[in-house]
Amino acid sequence: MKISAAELEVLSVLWEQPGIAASDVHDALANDKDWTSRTVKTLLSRLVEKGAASTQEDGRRYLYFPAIDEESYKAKAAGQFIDRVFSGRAAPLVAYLADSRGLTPQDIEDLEKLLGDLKK
Amino acid sequence: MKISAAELEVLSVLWEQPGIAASDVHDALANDKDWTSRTVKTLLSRLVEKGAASTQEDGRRYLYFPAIDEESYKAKAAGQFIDRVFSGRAAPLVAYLADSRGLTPQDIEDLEKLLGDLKK
DNA sequence: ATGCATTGACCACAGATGTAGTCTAGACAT
DNA sequence: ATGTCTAGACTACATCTGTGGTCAATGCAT
Repeated sequence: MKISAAELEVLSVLWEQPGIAASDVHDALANDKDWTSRTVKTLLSRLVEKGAASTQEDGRRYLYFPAIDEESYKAKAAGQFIDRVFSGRAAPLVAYLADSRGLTPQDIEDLEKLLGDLKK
Repeated sequence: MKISAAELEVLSVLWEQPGIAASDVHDALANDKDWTSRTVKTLLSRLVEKGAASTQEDGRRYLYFPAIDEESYKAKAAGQFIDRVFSGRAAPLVAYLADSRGLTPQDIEDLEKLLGDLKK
């Protein structure tokens, strides 16, 4: 169930707009990615192969749906990343972020709220 | 400067014990990784090729040193990960972590302290 | 009705990655 | 001094990834 960076871009489009056609995925990515429609279709196929997306026939074409849940995917990815790079400790990660890119005041506020909730 | 997961394991050993021989790296990883010494040597070579490690001759063998800084590597990796998976927002990442693996009380305390410092 | 544009199926291909094997020269034990 | 063990150099190879091409079928515009 390993999803590559390029595949994740495509999957993210499906999370935002479940049930769209390949060409619409291509359009949705046109701003960020200079991919041809074939490249997008290959990535969609690979997502389907991997079980991360599913299709539904719609006449001559397919509509694509995400087949894995966004929340749980991201939670797992975050856990794996932290294990891989930060030996499983979350706090150092946030410290690095603060250092390297500066958390926005919004981030800080969000985090404080989150921590407040967690303590209960 | 892309470092793969396997290479990072090896590089981490160099961060902990700079200046050790290939066989010592192999030993250091023996608990976690079922790699042969040749595999470890390949990974070390690739790190050297990539400029992430350097060598120093020591008689018939080499001693290996990290050539990139741990702090800055991790900070950059964290930034890239957040961009890739969380559209650049750090707070949601922490929220996912809290959800999926439960931050330890220690984590929460660390984070609160960190946020306190950041606000100044 | 007929040629064109679009779609999915299948194919390509180089570079990265995980995981090693072989070969050779020197260090060491006996 | 001779066979053995070790270290590095070079080689291998299947898979994954990024990126895209070819082709045949089919729906749509005229």
